[in-house]
Amino acid sequence: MAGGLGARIKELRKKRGLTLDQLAELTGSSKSYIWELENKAPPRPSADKLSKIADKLGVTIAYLIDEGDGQSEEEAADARFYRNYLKKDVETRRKIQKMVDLWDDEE
Amino acid sequence: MAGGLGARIKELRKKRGLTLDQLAELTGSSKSYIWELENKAPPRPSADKLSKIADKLGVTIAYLIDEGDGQSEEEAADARFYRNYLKKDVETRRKIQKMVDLWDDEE
DNA sequence: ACAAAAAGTTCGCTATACCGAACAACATAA
DNA sequence: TTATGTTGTTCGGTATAGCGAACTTTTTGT
Repeated sequence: MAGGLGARIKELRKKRGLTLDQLAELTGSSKSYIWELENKAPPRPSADKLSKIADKLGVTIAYLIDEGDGQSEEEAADARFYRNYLKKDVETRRKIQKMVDLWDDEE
Repeated sequence: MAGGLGARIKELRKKRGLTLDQLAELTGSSKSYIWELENKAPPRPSADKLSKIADKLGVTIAYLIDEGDGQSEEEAADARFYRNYLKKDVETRRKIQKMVDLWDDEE
């Protein structure tokens, strides 16, 4: 059911506290198109657009397209983490990156 | 660049010993369109089509379109970071999550 | 060799993805 | 009140996704 796609995008966008304009800006789309994706009868967005949208919302394309039943609790936690991470400014993200990269050396 | 998507589809299709007609049939596409995807300059296939194609070829959409060419340096760094993060085991991820969640970057 | 079938290629057309810009609805404030 | 935003909605236009069918090239059989 493709209606689910719009509902999911809208739900995730609001959860993240983003406006249509903001998500549009983040994903290189127009806000009118984001609105259409959320509210109009199921279109067939390009993989390109949907990829960027899924990316910024911290979920996979598959989650948006399919019934969303593919995501486990763990994956949801990771997605939430990433969403949170993306909210931080560039310098903070760089610091986090370095920190996590250093984690590697110990294993 | 975007030729990568076509190249990957073609490579995988041949590896599976499928003809254009067969892959088209399997994915509900026309063989002319599959051919265009493989050989023409960068189109923007719908997530719907690409999902079916990826499915039948046994790979993810991300694998087919992932090549970081449309991304900024910054976005690529974030994506790389997240991929890296996902490779770690659950316990490590949980620790990182806590640390980043507690990171206070308000000013 | 010479068909006939299968694979790949090209082309014209229709439907729609996607945009920009105007518009409406709501708030906040002076 | 009037102004100044901030969000969401609608609409007309343009570019192109994706198809069917004709066409060309390669493969297969006899």
